[in-house]
Amino acid sequence: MSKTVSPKSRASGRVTLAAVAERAGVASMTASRAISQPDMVSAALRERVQQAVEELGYVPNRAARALASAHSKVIVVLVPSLSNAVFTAVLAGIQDALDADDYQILIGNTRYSDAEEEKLLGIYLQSNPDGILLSGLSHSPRVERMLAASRVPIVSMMDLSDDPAQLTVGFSQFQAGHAMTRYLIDKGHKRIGFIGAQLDERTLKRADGYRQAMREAELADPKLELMVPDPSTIALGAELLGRMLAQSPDCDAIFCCNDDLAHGAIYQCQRRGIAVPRQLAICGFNDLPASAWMNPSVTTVGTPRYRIGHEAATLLRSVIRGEAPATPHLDLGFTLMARESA
Amino acid sequence: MSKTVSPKSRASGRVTLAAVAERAGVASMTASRAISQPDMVSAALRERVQQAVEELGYVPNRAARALASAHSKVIVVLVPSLSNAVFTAVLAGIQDALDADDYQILIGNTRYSDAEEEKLLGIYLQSNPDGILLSGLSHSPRVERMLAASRVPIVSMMDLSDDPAQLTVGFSQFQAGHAMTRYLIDKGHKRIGFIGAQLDERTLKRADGYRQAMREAELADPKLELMVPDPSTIALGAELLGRMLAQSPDCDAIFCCNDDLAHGAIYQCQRRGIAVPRQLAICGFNDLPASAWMNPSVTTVGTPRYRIGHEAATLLRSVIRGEAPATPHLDLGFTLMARESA
DNA sequence: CTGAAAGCGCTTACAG
DNA sequence: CTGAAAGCGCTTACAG
Repeated sequence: MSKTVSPKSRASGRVTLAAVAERAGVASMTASRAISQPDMVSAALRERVQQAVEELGYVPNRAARALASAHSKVIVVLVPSLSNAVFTAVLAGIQDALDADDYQILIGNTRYSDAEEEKLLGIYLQSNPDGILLSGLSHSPRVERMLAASRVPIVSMMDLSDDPAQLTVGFSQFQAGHAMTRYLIDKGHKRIGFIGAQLDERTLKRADGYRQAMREAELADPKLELMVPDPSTIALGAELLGRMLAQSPDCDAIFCCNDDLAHGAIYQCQRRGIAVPRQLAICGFNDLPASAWMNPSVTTVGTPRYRIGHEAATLLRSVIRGEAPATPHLDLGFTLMARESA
Repeated sequence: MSKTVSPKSRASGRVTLAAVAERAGVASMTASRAISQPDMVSAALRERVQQAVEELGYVPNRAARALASAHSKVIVVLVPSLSNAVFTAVLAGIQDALDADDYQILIGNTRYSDAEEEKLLGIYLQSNPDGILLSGLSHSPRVERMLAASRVPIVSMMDLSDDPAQLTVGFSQFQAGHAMTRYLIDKGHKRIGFIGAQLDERTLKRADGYRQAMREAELADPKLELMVPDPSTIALGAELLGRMLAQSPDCDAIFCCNDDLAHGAIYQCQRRGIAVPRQLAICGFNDLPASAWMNPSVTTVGTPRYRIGHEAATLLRSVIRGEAPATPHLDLGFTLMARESA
């Protein structure tokens, strides 16, 4: 019953750069250069090293590289949701922008929770990221402290700041909320309700835009607002439509803070026999694919989410390289999509 | 014009474990233990180290830990799409299952592309992951080679294999396709079309199930199949409805390989004045949220995507710990959701 | 263009 | 329960 003596070596058993170098008959630092800075090495050596890499099936150890070089080649992206098509489009833009470089993108889903954001950031900061892409402008004090202490370059997405010390890429959520409300007012609606869910930063700013436009038109009435913290879903939109009509039966238009709620509200109108837009106008926000296809098609605000991700990642990459940004705040705008539902 | 002499030290400037140890008056290996194996250290020391960590704002360097310990605490997840709600639900399940441990989840979006899968895997393997979660059973030979060479534990999601050497969590895509077709046949339909897009592994298996059911009922006809490699979207569903009706005008039911296509087909029917299901029955696959709310509500196949992610991650974690799996192939089943559209 | 040595910041046996 | 030393697999100045 003798115990197997475990080997003293802590080697992982994987092919190392040293093995590649030995096979190619060069020093390992030369092999390193042949791989990461091929131009600084003679063609013959480059060839030999490349061949050794293939023959041995060498896979570089990223942890070792990060430790030795102080460049992790990691970019952290924090989004509040992965089930929301808005943020998956943002991610697609980021991936496309970073595709060429061999960055490793660490995607964190904060689920609209400060606590989750703190936790994820704590874990991801251990990877010593070269840059961070954040959603939104407001974060918990702890997150702010962690970010400041890390000294990692940051670009914030979705909204625009007026703080010149920040970098932001997005559009004005406030202006967009204001513009949609103004559109409904111009159509002659007087009793325009606002339905908001999740109550994240962006929803609240759209609501602010709505309120301001209503005040300007002297149409403001707290009874026309319905705000709940639950996650936005089609089912919730259907439910909130009922609650809004119960709360303000004379409501003649409803501005839903996003398309999911608008879709649910419209489906519910169909079930109740309420004609949209004749009896009740309904509009949404974000222009999800279904909005153009539903019957009635949905009036909404088109948002440049793919471009936000793409431009934010491009900006972050240039900052990491030490370049000065052309502008700290890149406004990508929004588009009012007037369709059948309002 | 004298150049600044750069310091010889390559230290990152970040707070190190050594600094924490010094502050606490212990050796750094003791500090290490106090942090990662608190039980193996006296309460007094644990306290002192903890305090030093807080005072200094110590953030462990994950690269150093990975290099020294051979445990990266990284789990790689490869999904073919992030815009498909099916896979975001899978991811949610994975995240929930791995929440307690401090795993870092590396999410790779292969975009249904073998080349992209190879590229991502190549990059992610450099991080020496402790485990890999894959979507689907079929991969390119290169990917298979890379996976085999890496010797990293793997669990495959979405479908079931019959290879006892693999670990899979999902349900039979073939059976589900067969069951939905059988449902339509039992409803009395004779000319049942199949619309498939993307043509990924799962779509092809659903199509196989459809074909077999049609053959069994002696209803098979190649003219009833319409398969295109484009990504599934609502817009494509609308277009394919037209092409299917042009190709087989006597079609009395259409099985769409997923809900996006079904939604588009239904919206298009509404625009053309085709009554669903009276003139044409339409059904989908996956039971996306809108399917229960649309008018008509959509008959579809409910799939346990969240659970697939959750169970697959749980299984992978247990394998990483060296435990033997209860079963190599976990069948989570599917549910036929009979609604109004078919 | 190429290489010997040191070091990045941790953890692992091992000893006491 | 605690510690001195070695080592994980790379890259970085520096020298030639």
